[in-house]
Amino acid sequence: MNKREDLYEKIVELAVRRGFFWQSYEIYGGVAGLVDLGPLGAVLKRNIEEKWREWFIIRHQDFIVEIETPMITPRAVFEASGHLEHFTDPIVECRRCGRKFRADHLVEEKTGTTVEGLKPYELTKIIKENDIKCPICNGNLGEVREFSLLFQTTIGPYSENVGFLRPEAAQGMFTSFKRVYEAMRGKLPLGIGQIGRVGRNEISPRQGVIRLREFTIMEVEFFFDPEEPSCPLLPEVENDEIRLISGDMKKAKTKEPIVVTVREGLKKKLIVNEWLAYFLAIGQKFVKDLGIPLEKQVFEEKLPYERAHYSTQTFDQLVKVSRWGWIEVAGHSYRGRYDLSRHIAYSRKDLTVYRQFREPRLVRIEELEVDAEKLKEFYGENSAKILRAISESDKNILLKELESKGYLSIAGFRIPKELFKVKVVEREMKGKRFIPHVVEPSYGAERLLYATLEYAYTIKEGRVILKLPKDIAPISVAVLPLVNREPLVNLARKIYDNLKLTKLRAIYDSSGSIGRRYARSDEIGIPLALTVDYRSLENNTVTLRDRDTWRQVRIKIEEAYKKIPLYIKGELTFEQLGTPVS
RNA sequence: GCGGCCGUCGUCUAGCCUGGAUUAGGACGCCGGCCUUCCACGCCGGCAAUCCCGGGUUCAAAUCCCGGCGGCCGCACCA
Repeated sequence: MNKREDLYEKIVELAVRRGFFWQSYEIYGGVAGLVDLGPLGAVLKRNIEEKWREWFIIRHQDFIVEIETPMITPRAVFEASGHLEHFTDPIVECRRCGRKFRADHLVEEKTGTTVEGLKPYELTKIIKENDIKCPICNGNLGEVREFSLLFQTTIGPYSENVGFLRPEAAQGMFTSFKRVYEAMRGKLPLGIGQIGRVGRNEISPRQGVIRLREFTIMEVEFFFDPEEPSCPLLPEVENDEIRLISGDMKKAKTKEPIVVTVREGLKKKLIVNEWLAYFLAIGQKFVKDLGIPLEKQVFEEKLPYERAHYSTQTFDQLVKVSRWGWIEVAGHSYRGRYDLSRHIAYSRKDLTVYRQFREPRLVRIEELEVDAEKLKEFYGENSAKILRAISESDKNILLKELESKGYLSIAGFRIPKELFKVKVVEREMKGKRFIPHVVEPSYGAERLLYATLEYAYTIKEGRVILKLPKDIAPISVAVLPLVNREPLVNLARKIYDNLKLTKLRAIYDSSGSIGRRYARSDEIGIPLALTVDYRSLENNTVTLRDRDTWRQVRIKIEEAYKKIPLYIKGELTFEQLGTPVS
């Protein structure tokens, strides 16, 4: 056990003892991958969320908005999103030694054929036919089972209606995209953000708060016109330096990141999209505001086989922590048109958006035309019904279906493609419909919470000081009578009551010596200690003590109510609070 | 899930190997009181552990055995 590992243990110990977080349901033995946030942890997390809002929502509020959608999600959504298919692994267990293997990997290895998309019973059959044994102990293998990382439940009293807990918040933003788009009066680009809980039924979560079965995601789905992919805000960040490990560098086993400006990263085609690059820059500022320096952050591109099924480029935003090295606190994905186009195909709803051209353009388009005469011939009196159904449907979707299947199932009939004609015509178009592309920055709140604590954790003269950023610290000020005695106590209580009215989070502490109370307050990261002493009674002043330097200034009580909130927001320096105490 | 190590007051730990004299001890913490004019002061008193849960062996189990749950490490897994 080296020093670095100790740091994790010390933080967990502090977290449990002082009320940041601990294992859930521990009186029943606990459950791996579930944690409770205590009184301090809950506020700390809220402050981190609020900081995220500042960076991602509030500064872009004219085109990025926040919504809330449910955790419980019907099956159809995850069929469309691909999660049911891709979030599942076929697992087979050895009957002798109990070891578990990926059934598809095993079969592919032994037979040399690809078995992608095969059902569990098909894989079981192949294993039996080829007499595939346990690669470790050569024992017989059992039935292939699906292991899904999705938590499953039923919606309502009928067990047929299967629902899942979302493993990411994104799908709620895609399925309600059209509503938000309309509410935002049909403008692109449009960002839809959400902070919400998600569930992933991890096989073996360890690493405490780092890998959870239920956690909070903070993400933005940012929709834009792929023909207008440039980011007008780029100049604000284009000279920011980011530390980056590209896919090519990873293939070449380079572990040291290169430092490039955002502009260079785009120019060298390391980053495929300007918005993606923009959010990398915003993201590192956000994480820096939590007290994690830039040199402890890095963006690592995921290789194709490491990427999620929906992504064409993904950067993990990594932060260095003591015990596990670089951990992922965010994924920045270019999801392209994948999600919306899947939802269009599966729901048959039009989720495209319309953009008017400045000048009308001549565009060659394919048009679907029905042979009404033949339709009448084949379907008789049903043809009217069919025609109506066709005219009510989106022609482009029908055209796609016709092309892929060779027929159209509509109004309860199966219409062969011979009854349709596809005409290519030139048309003057005033605009076009298209599927927006999506860039997604997605943060894990609990991991950020842990990393924030770790970077705040310092030891001074043998005492723990949590140097949390002032606006992130769960409690802003501690009010302390120098000694636990009247009339100091009375005045201190009055000041405490008044501070609460300023909506600051404050505590009052009179137990033990003043030194002990300073130490207690440092340990949970309270940036300021306000001490009422005997001079306070004479001239209505108090001392303020800085957590990090232990320096003190003296300030008029009335001014303290105004200046302390400003100091917490970072608008005043400590020295500006009052006159130094020698 | 597999293998290794581990699980005692809120926290850190002594005791476990070599079952019984410990009412399961200590330190820190916390609470109350005294003291105290600025960095975990001191004193007094108190709170706090059916020794993770369940079963077994035994006259007797924190201690030995089995199972479960949980933690850490390694393997696998991590869209």
